[in-house]
Amino acid sequence: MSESNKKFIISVVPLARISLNHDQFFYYLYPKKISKGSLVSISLGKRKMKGIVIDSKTDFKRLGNIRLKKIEGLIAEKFLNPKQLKLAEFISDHYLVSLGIVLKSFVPKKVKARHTPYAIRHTQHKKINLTNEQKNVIKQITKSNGSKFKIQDSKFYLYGPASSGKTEIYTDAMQEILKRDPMSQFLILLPELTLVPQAVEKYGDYFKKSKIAILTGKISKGQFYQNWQRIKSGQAKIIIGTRQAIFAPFKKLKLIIVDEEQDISFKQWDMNPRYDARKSAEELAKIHKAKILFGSATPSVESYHKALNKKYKLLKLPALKKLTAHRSPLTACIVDMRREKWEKNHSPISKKLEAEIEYALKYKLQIILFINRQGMSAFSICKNCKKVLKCPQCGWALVYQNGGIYRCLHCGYKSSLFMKCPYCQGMDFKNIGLGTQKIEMEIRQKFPAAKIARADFETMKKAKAQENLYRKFSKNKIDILIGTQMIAKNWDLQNVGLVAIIDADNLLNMPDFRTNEKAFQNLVQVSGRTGRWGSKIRGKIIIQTYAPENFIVKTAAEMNFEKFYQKEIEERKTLGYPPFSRLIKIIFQDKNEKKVEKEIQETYREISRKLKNKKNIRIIAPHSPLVPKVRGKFKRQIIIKIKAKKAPAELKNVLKKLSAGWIIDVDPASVI
DNA sequence: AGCACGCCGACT
DNA sequence: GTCGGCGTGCTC
Repeated sequence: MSESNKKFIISVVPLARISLNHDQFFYYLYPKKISKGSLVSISLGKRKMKGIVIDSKTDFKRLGNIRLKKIEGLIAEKFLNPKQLKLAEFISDHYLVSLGIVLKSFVPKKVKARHTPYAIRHTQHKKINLTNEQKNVIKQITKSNGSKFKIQDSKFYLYGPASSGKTEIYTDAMQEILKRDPMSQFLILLPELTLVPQAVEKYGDYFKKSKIAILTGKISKGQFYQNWQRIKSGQAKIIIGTRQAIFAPFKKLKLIIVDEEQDISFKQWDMNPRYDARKSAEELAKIHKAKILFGSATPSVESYHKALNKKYKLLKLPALKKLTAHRSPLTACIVDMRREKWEKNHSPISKKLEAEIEYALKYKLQIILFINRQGMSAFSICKNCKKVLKCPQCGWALVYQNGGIYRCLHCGYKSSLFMKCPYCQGMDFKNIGLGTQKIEMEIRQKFPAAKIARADFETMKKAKAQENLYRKFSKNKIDILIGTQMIAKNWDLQNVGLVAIIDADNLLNMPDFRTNEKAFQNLVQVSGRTGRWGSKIRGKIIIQTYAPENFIVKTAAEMNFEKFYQKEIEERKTLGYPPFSRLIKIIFQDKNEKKVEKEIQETYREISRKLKNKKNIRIIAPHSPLVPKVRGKFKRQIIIKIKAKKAPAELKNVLKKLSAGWIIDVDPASVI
């Protein structure tokens, strides 16, 4: 071969779904070497697409006589950096997603060179007055890593109640690290889009706006790419974003902050790659030798367990004295709704709550009524003894289904048509499920003069609806706000005098291992909408429930996370759920119900056979998920419980052979 | 994503 | 036998 027609063989990962059973690299020809991480255009079969270059070679034997195609174009050299490729490999391997789909998440939707100069606004740098506790925490976080990796210098969990000054710690730690190395970059991960504008505003008080870059799905594609480039060039130092921000091309990442760590939104569950941004961020920190700091007032059970077991350095922060010195600690008042019914009040609004609303309205204080209405998440209670119907096999709440039977959505248990209450033999049941509209009607009737607004999925569909509502509410243009979880999040409100949870029970009876945790977090979070930092108002909190003796309700009312945690961790241990196991959920779906059943049973037999001598793996038999039919497709699922740090290779190999149509969800957010 | 291929049922 | 409808799997 003469020098002039010497060709390079370029290994490329096409940005498409390739079966995990197949080699993820495809080989193309090009006259020159192309550096690793470059973005190229290729054709695969009949399709034109992009790909990421992994390697260039001059000789290649393995492929035999396959005719190699040419690379169609070199779009951008060194588009992704080697650290990004490492992270992609980790995600592909851990979450069992084809590498091409993972890399697709690393590539901005619109790759076009366009550069509008960023308007540089200098902001005055606010001075922070820190308490000794805060100073101590910052010292620990910013202490420079030794040459050897040590957990206590690298991974931190900052646990402190709302208004304990976590933001000040984040800010000061970043400033301290920047002072030492002005090229340092920081990633601030938030669970939800709606929290980003507030965060940008807050951090904008301390850092030049030109150094902040937002990375979320909401900003325009052009803006996203521009911010992406500013991160790649090192110009942007503070990167604030939702989970996808972990894919950014960091140049010199020094610290990752994962705020509101407990939030399950960090796990992408609805499409590939089904990754957890918290776990991936930990890997990202490892790759960059950066520090990582998780923060929350109500940590996830799994992370708190890790912190207590020295996998993270636990940093506890007391509530700021300013708030607590002249006030007793914030607790909620539990209202027993059984008694309410006994006293012939059939409204979903208790007498106590009605009186408190009246009081708040009189003193011009705002009111938030929280109602959790998760679609079909209804449960049933015995009309005689008022106990919740539970599955005799696994204890989750039974759900009423068409045809008059009660079903356990966890194990598939079905009641007979003539179901009897296990406690009192009663045969009359009430199916519970309240909606925001119903509450709105009630409230309008009871308080016709009040300005009332409703915030739920329906009313918040429009783009700016949530922002508008927030503005209206903070300007006191709304007296009573009725809403779902979406109003539970970090809204910083000064004039809220009353917060009420209309039906705590709805939170408590989802058939999932994380239900208790989520219920606790939700109750505490909603309660936190009153008594905010700097607010002069000592707000009241009311929790309405049919189960006032319930442990979750009681600990949440006391805002006692540690007490809640102690009991919950025992339960997880008994049932062998995370953190005492890893879970993998596999789902098969198809329009043909018979086919679904056949496929799931065959796969179940197959994986049971292949893994039968693995003592640390338990396979939960095929069953229907909470929503068994979606858009005409039937669904059945299998849960795999692994009692090991990592999924064994045998299991991975079995899962890699699953055909298209299967969904693999590693470390799922729920098992329902 | 789109196309080839192969399996199976219906009809010549 | 042969046509075609649909489902599965391959793509350097």
